Amino acid sequence: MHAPDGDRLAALAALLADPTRAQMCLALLDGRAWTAGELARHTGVGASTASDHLSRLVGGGLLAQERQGRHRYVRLADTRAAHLVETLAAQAGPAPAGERPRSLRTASADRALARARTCYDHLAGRLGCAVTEAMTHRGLLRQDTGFALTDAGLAWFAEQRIPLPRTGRRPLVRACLDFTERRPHLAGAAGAALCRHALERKWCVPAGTGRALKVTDHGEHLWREALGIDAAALR
Amino acid sequence: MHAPDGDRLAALAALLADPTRAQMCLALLDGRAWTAGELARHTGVGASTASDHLSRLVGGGLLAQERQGRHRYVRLADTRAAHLVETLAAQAGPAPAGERPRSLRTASADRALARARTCYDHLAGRLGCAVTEAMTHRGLLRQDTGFALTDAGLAWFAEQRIPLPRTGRRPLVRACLDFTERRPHLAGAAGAALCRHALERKWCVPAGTGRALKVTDHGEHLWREALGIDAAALR
DNA sequence: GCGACGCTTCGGCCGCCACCGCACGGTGCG
DNA sequence: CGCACCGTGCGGTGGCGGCCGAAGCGTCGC
Repeated sequence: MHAPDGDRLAALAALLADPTRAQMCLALLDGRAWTAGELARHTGVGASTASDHLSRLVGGGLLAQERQGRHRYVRLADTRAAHLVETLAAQAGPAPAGERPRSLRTASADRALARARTCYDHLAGRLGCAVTEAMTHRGLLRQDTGFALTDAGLAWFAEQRIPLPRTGRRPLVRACLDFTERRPHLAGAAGAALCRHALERKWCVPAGTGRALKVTDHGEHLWREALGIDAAALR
Repeated sequence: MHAPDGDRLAALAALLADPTRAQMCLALLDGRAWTAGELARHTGVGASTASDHLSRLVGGGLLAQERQGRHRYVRLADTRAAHLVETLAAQAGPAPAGERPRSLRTASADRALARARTCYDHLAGRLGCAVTEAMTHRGLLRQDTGFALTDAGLAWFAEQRIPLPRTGRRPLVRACLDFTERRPHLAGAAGAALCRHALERKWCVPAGTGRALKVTDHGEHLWREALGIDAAALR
């Protein structure tokens, strides 16, 4: 006999306790919607197997799906689900260097990810941490007694013409532990707004098929102007 | 073939994907060290089964153990592990009312837990949320732009003679989503210090064998004096 | 020293589940 | 209309893991 709470916790954890499902959720951390076939090929399992996994993840509330024609698009259900995957992935940590198969391809992909990437809907990697660090250093973000924007920080967002949604249940600011840097970076609604702004204005652009980002030439100038970040030093 | 990160995430999730192990971790959220036998009885499995589960949890880094004589004491490894269990449990949520076996015993135990309890090492339940709410209302805690103590909040801790450790990698303040209230309450080093202070000064005392707390008569006066909290209204 | 007790190790059993191949229905395209 | 394609349902298979009971080991107390 088990306590109901234990059963529910176990059921939730079981969704991520399979390597294939875990890898699917990690792929979906890029914030986009993938088709079932894409995820099947990405994880290297048959279509029927992937379909089964996706049904379980959707049923468990971790994923949301939309059907369009003959495609089944699937994405992380909400920011809470994304936060959950992030938290567990951060705790699990990257595989020790010796364990992972090294090749020129994967090594350079890893370096690109460590440099700059999205984490669901906000900036991560060295770029994300540099942004967080710079905002803290300039008194826009307070980290010594928690993790919150200061009044100067609010003014900075207004100055940059980055709209901050004050509505909704989503917290404005949240700390997200960076996979590779092992330091917190800015998440929450403000982190998402900043990321969207940077992508729209082409301060950085997606690099490759995954979550990696690349700072553009004119973005390099703008990052320095806005926050004093030397993007070249991130390489 | 799976990405190493996916495998590691799955391995971590698998630790909590079993109802018995999940219930063990929930029990350990009270912050105390339990013996293997206590956990075996609590979860209703045989001693050998419990031993096996504990070995896996320790091996996975979620639990830490100390052997004393013929006893094996086990506790959550660190605040990160506790935070992980809390996060998953909050996301899993309480079982719908219809599903759980109702009895007078469990119903009154549930009410006691909802009123006031510890959450690993800080205050939770209606009491924990009331404390957080009161601190926010008094300008000691800022929740509108994140979750951080204000300068007035730091002064309040000093005034109350509650020592705040400024050392260590543990964040001073963290928001922890309350199981029952579905609102954030104060966690982190400051939350733990406040809880320790309240227990030492007998503002509240453990009630029963679990994590439930009870506000004492003289505590009722002190909560009002310190933060304007009407402890009687929590009942 | 001897029994009681707490925990662990070892087999063995059983059920669950991840996976595949195949057949089928539904959609889009020519 | 017919073909290509994406996704789903089903039966079967293999392996992993949760569970127990029994035997063994160390510790504590009398």
